[in-house]
Amino acid sequence: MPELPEVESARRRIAPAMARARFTAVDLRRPDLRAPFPKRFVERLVGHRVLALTRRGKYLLAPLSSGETLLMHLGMSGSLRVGSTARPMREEPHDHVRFSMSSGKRVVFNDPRRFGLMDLIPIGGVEHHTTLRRLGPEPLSDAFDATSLARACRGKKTSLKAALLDQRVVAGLGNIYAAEALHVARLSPSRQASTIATSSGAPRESAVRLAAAIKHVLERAIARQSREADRDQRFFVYEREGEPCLTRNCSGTIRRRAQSGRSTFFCPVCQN
DNA sequence: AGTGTCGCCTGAATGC
DNA sequence: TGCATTCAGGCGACAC
Repeated sequence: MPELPEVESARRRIAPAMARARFTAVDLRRPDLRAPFPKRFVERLVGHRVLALTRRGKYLLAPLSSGETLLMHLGMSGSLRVGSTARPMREEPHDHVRFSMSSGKRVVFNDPRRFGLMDLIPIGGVEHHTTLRRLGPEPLSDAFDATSLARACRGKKTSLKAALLDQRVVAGLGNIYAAEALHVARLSPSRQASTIATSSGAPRESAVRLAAAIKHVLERAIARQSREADRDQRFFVYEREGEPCLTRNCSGTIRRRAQSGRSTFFCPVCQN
């Protein structure tokens, strides 16, 4: 379930292998993931150089020397691993794409459930890309704060949980970190999203707490991702149904509730 | 337009 | 043991 922290971690791991390197070979193992690979995918990559590896929300972007941009999304079960071109890399089930780079590294995209996505955005098309264009602010940038969050939630009849999952509100949160951030902010996932803003769209104190909690939870997760031993991290609420709430001086028990066909975890005592 | 639901897909866990 | 069912969830399609 790669969300922003896992995607950022993947970016940092594969950047040394891909950035400034040329594609020397691309081994495409199947015609599609969630969507078909773009036309002439291999030909449009081989021989071209990756200028940089960046991230927008849960998307990885690799602007190329050809002027096109390689877009990658890990979906829900996707992962990238790095090896050397000097020796054969062990094949795993569900390896769908293998990039050989002039850096001497191989980058392999593996995705059992195939909810992932790869696309090539034509020259000058990044700003117009239908999905990227709709993404809200980067949560760890200065563009995201209580003010922008409150404005995005103003008048929203839907729940706070659903609002945080809406990538137009803020880019990069998924089911886990949305629940974690709401817990840290002590806000109920069922609370109506509009209640964190005044009628004019100004942030209430709850919006200040929530924006700070989102940044805190994501930064902490990214830091933990880089530590191998912490990779199997435990969460405050996610998958902790029936266990005691970790908020100081709170005697609550973590509950699970289905919300828009998805399970959300929260403490009914300290989250209001 | 905003909001909620469904289906894509596979593997792990569970039920009988 | 083995087969069927359920669940996980990002995101686009679709219905209302």
